Amino acid sequence: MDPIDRLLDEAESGLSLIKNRDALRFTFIPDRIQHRDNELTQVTQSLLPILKQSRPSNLLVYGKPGTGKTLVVKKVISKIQERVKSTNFPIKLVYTNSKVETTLYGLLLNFGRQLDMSEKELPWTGISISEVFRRILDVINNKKLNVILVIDEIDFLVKLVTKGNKDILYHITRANERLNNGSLTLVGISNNLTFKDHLDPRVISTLGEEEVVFTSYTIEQLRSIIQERIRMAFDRDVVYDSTLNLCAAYAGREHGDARRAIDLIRVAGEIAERDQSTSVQPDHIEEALKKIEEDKETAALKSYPLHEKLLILGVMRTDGSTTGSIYNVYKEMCRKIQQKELSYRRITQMLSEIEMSGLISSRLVHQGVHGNTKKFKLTISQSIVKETLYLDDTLRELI
DNA sequence: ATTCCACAGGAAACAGTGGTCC
DNA sequence: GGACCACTGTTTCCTGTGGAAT
Repeated sequence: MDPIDRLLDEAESGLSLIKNRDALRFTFIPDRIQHRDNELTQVTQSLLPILKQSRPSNLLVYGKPGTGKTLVVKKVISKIQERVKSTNFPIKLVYTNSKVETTLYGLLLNFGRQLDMSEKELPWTGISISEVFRRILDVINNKKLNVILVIDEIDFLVKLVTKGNKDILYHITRANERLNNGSLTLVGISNNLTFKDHLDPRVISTLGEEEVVFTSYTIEQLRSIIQERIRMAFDRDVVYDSTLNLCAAYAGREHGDARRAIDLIRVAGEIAERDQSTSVQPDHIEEALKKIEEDKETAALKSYPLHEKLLILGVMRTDGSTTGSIYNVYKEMCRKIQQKELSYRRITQMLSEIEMSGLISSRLVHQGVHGNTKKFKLTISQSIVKETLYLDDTLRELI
């Protein structure tokens, strides 16, 4: 029998522990968002003026990852939209994420597209950023739209903005002064409480008119959140209490991250299904934890371009060595596979970038007369690096 | 106290790509 | 068709670092 058919048959006839997969996604918005009553109230209050057809203040939302910031903001806005649906007062929610849109231009383009602007009105390159923004404002003005622009991970946008175009955030926050009809309200969401330090004081004064801080979940709160998701997703008594407790404990250790907790129980459930187990047990959580880590590592490794991969190999070969010796090994590998080597400066920059992803770690070492250097170490297992990079044809002969 | 090493990392400039606008 | 624009990836240039050696 065809192995694919066999797997499909098994999946069809086999035990299906998870009855509702959607409930095991963090982005699934439940009817009631648990333990966020305070934050829901505060966000609603700051957006309330829009119901009275006046412009609300710009809003900043802070909180660690997995504290439900985006869920709460989206929930409140969708409720407001529901309320005004019957009136002749269109509210448009535009959601963008600065981590996904890696350039300012891309972010504005995404904004425009969500306002139904065509490629003709907003080409994907060729016009200046201020022109793009002017065209967007024109649309808001002409259609008399009340736009709530949600920028998730706004700290990344601030980084983009500080590179050049310093004024664009200022223009966004002051857009209403240029609008005769409609309005533009900015809701910024950030994981980083200190990002405002890098902003122009004029921007801070308008952007931070209202602020809501999301506290991290306690282990007890995480436990009840997971419990509710389990109730929605599984049959009764399928998930052990001890499994639930372990899951909450692991996620609590990661600064109260509910996203991680829900991921963990989902993957554990999938592993249990594959094992043909009739219940989800603590062992499955342990296994899920390992699998999530490994998946993250191989995905990161695969996503790197050639020279980054070469550097990771270099770090692996010279484990615990300095930038200088990693560069030498890297150059040698470039020669072997007939690639042009990059400059030393670029390599130090790349090593720092890779370090940010957590695949390697470094330590600054002061060696006196032998100067200062960084020593790099691989933080993941060598076998994962070898197995993953072996899939890359260009690198195979180096492994 | 001063010098020196071997880098780290910021700033600016440049090359190249792929586009618009007039 | 040429001026202009955004963006990425890179190079070049430069200043800063901190403990050992002198």
